[in-house]
Amino acid sequence: MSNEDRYDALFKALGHRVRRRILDIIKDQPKTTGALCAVMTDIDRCTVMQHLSVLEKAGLVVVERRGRERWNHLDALPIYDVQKRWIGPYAAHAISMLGELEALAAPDASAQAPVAVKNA
Amino acid sequence: MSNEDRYDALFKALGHRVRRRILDIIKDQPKTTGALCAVMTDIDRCTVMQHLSVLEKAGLVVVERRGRERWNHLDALPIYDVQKRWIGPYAAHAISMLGELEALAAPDASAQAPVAVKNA
DNA sequence: TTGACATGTTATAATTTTATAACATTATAG
DNA sequence: CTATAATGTTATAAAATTATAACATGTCAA
Repeated sequence: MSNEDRYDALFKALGHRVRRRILDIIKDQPKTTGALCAVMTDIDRCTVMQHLSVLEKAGLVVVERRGRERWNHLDALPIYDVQKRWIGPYAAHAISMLGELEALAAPDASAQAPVAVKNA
Repeated sequence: MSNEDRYDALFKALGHRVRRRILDIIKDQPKTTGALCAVMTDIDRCTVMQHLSVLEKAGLVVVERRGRERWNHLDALPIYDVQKRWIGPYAAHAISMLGELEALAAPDASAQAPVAVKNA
């Protein structure tokens, strides 16, 4: 699987609020599928399972099978990775653009601290 | 528009390799739609425009109209914002999990520097 | 003014995603 | 062993996305 494939899967997985909600729920401790559905009463169990499989394909959820239970664990490493390799550079680009705007707005204030970064 | 709406739009926009490619192309200097299509010969002009509108809705592309030309600028600020508020915390979570694994692997090495954070 | 260039709009087909329903499988408690 | 709890599978419908085609509009240059 190429990096592009991985980014497609990851961003697509993050691109639905129900899936982000699932990640939030299992962030601090894993949950069985049943426990997850018990919390998300507004969403059908099958739908939850489909979302879980999308998250699993993106590598964000790791499944541990215990008897008849399925424990869904968060694995945030793909998020860390995409931050490092993709998001981070773009965020840095945004900051440097802000810096250029600053420079344009106050061309002779070179001693001043970069306001945009300060607000980060 | 809520934050969830914004994240939906942003992650969805990033979830297609053609759109990420467009962002890469206009990252360092804006391009007209025509110039963009001239570079992406493998993709139909209409398709490129549809992708541009998805990027525009996500706030990643800002359009400057000059005569009959449409100049597409990158605005990476939404990426910076989502990194700060969403991606960053999850990436940090990943790192802290790595830290816990480290601790498990070497329980008595408490004086050692946290390797995972060092590599961040 | 007019022809051609750059872009925009509308329509449509194919594909993918999302949500549910109905039924199937597996494992545990009693 | 067997009823039931937990999960899985298959099927299907509705909605959204992606890719193209055909046609429309606006603008510049001669």
